[in-house]
Amino acid sequence: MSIREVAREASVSYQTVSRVINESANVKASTREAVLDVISRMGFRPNRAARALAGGPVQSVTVLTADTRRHGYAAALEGIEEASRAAGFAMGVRVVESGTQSAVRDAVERAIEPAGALIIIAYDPPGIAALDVIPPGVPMAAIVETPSGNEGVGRPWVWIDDGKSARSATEYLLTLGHRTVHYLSIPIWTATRTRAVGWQSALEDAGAPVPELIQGGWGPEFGYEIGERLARDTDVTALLCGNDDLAMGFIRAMNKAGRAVPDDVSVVGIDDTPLAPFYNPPLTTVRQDFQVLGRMCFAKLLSVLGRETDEEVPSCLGTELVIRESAGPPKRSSRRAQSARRSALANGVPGPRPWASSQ
Amino acid sequence: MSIREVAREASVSYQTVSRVINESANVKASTREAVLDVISRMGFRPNRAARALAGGPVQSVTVLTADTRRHGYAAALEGIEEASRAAGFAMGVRVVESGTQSAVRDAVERAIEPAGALIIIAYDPPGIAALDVIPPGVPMAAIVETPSGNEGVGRPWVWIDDGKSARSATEYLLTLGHRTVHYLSIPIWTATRTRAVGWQSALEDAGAPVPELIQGGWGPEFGYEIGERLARDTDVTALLCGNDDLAMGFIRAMNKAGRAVPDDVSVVGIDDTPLAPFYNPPLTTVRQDFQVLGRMCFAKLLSVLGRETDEEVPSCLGTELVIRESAGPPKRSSRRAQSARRSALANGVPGPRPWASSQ
DNA sequence: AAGAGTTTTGTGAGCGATCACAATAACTGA
DNA sequence: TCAGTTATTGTGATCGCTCACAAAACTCTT
Repeated sequence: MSIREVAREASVSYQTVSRVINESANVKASTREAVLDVISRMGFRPNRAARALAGGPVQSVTVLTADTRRHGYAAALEGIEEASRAAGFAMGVRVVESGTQSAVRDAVERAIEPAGALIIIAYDPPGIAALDVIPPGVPMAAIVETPSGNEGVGRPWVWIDDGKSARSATEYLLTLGHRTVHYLSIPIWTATRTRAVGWQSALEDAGAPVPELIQGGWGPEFGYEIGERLARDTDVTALLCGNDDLAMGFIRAMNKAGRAVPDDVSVVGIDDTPLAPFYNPPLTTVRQDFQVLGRMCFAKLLSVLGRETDEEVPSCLGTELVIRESAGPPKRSSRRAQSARRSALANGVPGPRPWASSQ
Repeated sequence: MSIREVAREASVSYQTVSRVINESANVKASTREAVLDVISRMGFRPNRAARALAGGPVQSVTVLTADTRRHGYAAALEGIEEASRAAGFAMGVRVVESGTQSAVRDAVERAIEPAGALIIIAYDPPGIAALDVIPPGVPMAAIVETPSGNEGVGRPWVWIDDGKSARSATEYLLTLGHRTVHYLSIPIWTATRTRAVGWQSALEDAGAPVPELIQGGWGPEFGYEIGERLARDTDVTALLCGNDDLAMGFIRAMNKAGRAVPDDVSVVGIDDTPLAPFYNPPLTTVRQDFQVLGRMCFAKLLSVLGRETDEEVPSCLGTELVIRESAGPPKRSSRRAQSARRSALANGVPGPRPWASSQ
């Protein structure tokens, strides 16, 4: 079914039908009504391919990303999908695995081709590289890490105020009475390592010593690995993790090593993943709503496309500390007491932590 | 840049170029070479919209699904994306939220429109309904629950042998010495409730009593809720959960109620999500590789499309029990001992489980 | 070496929409 | 009332590709 059939049915020219479906101003109200009526009666829907070919409005986006599974990415993707569906857009997904010039260039081209509009998730080298390769004129919006200064203003970018996340988590741990808080970070690629800065400045503001930043990765395995390394280090009584996965991996390693969370070490995550409330112990973390961020990003795209400009789309999304049970006051026990407890455990005393593997 | 420019450059007709890019047989080898050469030199890539409009091969799929975040869905999506990208396809995603006739019909239409080919994830009412609404002639493949009998043969369907998953998990728990194993299921919509059947038949084969099936949901909150309800029920010493989220939620509830896993209750999940090895305790579960399943599904689609028919694409994917620490032998303690321990805990005796919320 | 058959290549039309422009209809005001 | 505007509607060409078919260029035979 085409525009022409609708036109015939409504006794107008096909161009008039085109005008109606494109919301052109110069159509008499009565004609518009009639055409709209026929359209809905016939169940007509404009053909996307033909539209794209003829240079019309595209009504589809493809999301360029390096990942589809990790919390932030997946949640953002979900938000974008919801928003795009609500706006009648089709959504495509294209992942770029490598950040090399050619790979990124190719991915961008292939992403543009079927859609015309682009959303980029720029949390990693491939995404960041893609940002620089978008041909001018291509409608685009991006989810980025907090830009430094006001680099972000006027750009179709959205981000989460994760500097504040790190700061509020750090402050919370300090409030609990910890001397300082260590930081296990997610990978750092941009110059503006917002979370790290938030953590560090919170520490400095409180006059607390600033320990060396520990670089981790995205997944729980990194948290676990670092946890194994830090298990004997009684200096760290409070740890902020760059995300919840890291925190969970770390806690697991602690428990396996016979140290309790939060009794021996307090751990706070960032993100509030769906599983965080159900972890053992439930994770104290900072909620970052990537789903909303995704929706914001799509709204930005829409405004780039010249639609819905009536109200300004915000660029920065706030966060919220969620207090659960993985952080508490530091224990004021001497080293002596601690090591005694540990050796008891090692000797096979029927133990408190049933999941602390015996091997 | 169009097919015609390439044609001019290669001194052939545009149709010949079309033949080359569509791998038509009737092109002289030397001509093909020459055209291919020009194509790569000019960096030409056929326009998808034009192709679709003219009725050519589409080279894109859209995945119709009710969810993008839960483990099975997200992993399958990832697998499909990988495979489709490798084959040069663009991938779209369309979610259907409701299973009503009209919603499903609409979603199917909108999914077909931009792509021409469809993959359906039919793990829920919307997906299952979509399966019945595909217009004939539309290339399609689906990820489904294990079909009953040989309903699946000859159809472009792939599935995971989750009956075996449930069976092997149940057998494992029985081997550990449990009298029977309870089952907390994911939602059941199809007549062939494979996991339930696998569980039940394992029980029957072993001559163990078959407890009533407990219906849950998908997320950890259901596991938690059921866990709260079952915390006092010392009858259940072993629980199989329909997925890992359920298992984790359940374990959390157990721990909160002061019951230890696996000491008081053994829990086994199904899926092996990325977090399962890092849960407290690490989750014993059955690995189901949805990512591979996604790739299989795309391969099925390709064979429906008439490509790569050289080798048969398998329909059923096996699973593998992963033994970690959430299941163990039943404890042979009397009720008396158990309740004593519980009351000690309730009285605030410095306790073994630091995450068992005190409130 | 000419006719028949088989490859290989080329031409015209059309997919369903949009653009640019032309044509008509409906209002103005003097 | 009629030219002069402005609002509305219509026509042709085009986007980049693939169909269906026609034409040319090769094979073979006999």
